[in-house]
Amino acid sequence: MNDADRGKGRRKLAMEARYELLMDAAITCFAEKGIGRTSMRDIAAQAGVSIGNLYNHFPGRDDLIAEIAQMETAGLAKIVETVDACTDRSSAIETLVTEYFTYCVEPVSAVLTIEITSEALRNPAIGKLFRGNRNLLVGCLADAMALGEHGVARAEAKRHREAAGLVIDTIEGFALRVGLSGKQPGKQERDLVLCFVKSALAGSVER
Amino acid sequence: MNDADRGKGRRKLAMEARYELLMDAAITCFAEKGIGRTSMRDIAAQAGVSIGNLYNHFPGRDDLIAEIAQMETAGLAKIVETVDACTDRSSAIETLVTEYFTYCVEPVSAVLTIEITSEALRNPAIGKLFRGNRNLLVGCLADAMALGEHGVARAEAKRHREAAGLVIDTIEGFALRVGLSGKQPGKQERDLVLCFVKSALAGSVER
DNA sequence: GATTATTGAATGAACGTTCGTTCATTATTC
DNA sequence: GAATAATGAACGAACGTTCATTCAATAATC
Repeated sequence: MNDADRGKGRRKLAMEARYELLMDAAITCFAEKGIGRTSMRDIAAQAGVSIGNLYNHFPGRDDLIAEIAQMETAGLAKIVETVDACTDRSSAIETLVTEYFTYCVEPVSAVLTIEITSEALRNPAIGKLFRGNRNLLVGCLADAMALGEHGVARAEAKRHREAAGLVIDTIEGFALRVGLSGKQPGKQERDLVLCFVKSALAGSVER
Repeated sequence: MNDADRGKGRRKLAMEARYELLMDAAITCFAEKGIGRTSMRDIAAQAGVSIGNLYNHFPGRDDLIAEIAQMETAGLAKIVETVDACTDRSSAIETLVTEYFTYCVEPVSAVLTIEITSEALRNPAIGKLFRGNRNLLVGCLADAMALGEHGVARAEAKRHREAAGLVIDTIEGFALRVGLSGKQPGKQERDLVLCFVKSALAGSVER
């Protein structure tokens, strides 16, 4: 038995297992059909569960979507953690680019990113989450870029953030394209984007 | 009377005017609510026209969406034409970056781009159109990058296309972000992306 | 040019589905 | 047997689409 599960009782455990089951089913459906075209019945059917049961675990459709969008934050937080552990500029940047690319290029992530972006345009709660995630990444990269520099001037910090934003855009766009194309991404693709980003940063920020 | 309209008859003219009206209404709705959340009734209401009338001009919902996605091709073709007219490498690249950024950053284009991307994931016809548009741009930029070089080796041409793809990703991502933020894009933003792209190309292709 | 026949654009009620959600009922756990 | 998780029929609203009908614009006839 898992340590975290100790003293929870069969019932509570079953509830948590079902919650996971439903979340997985929802992600599968969203990735396969898109958020907009996935109905609550689709999700219940995918999980092999009744429609009413779905509503016992989630108050409604929007909450379910928000919950899934929330999961993205956890994935990004892990990347940020890894990058923050780097002590020199070059490896920090390389780690972020590689990790974030690997994350985005996963077909499920790729589809969900697009779907959530579209959802964020109209759903304020998801929009807020979305922007928060972005700021997390941009901040992380901007910090990485400042590593080894002592006393970063305000104007320079601003330029760092601007460039960081563009780097994130590049990684995302490229990863989505590769991830959605269906072909497995290899070392070649990772190197390509890394090389591109490093050149861009060398020219547009350093001097 | 317009030259193109001569000898068309009041009836035909009215038809064309209504077609435009309906297309505009659809674009407005898609941009405001998203493609997935826009119903045929929404579009008819926005145009101030009956629901039945909408079906006199478009066979169905999918055709209407395809027609709008098609419009994007026309916009891009104009950009490509302008770039192709450039005779030196630097101004060709600069023109493409600036023009494509200006195009993407328009809020309506920005929203539609995301919506159509999402739609393209599920709708094969739109997916094909989408990929065609992308190839058009990437090819145009790759050609621009090869300007002034005599006899481009195959391996180099491939690298040009790869880098061009990344540049398009960067422009799109950045433009979407600015366009959707609501704040007017200025010279500053255009210069930022142009500088970023030029540095990236200087490092990752020229070497 | 006046009269009549033909056309097809415009209308909106109605159709069959499907949607998100509710809730009385049944099954399971404690 | 009390508590609660699971069920699926039922609800009203909204969806894309169809279609009988109306009526101005055009063509044909005189």
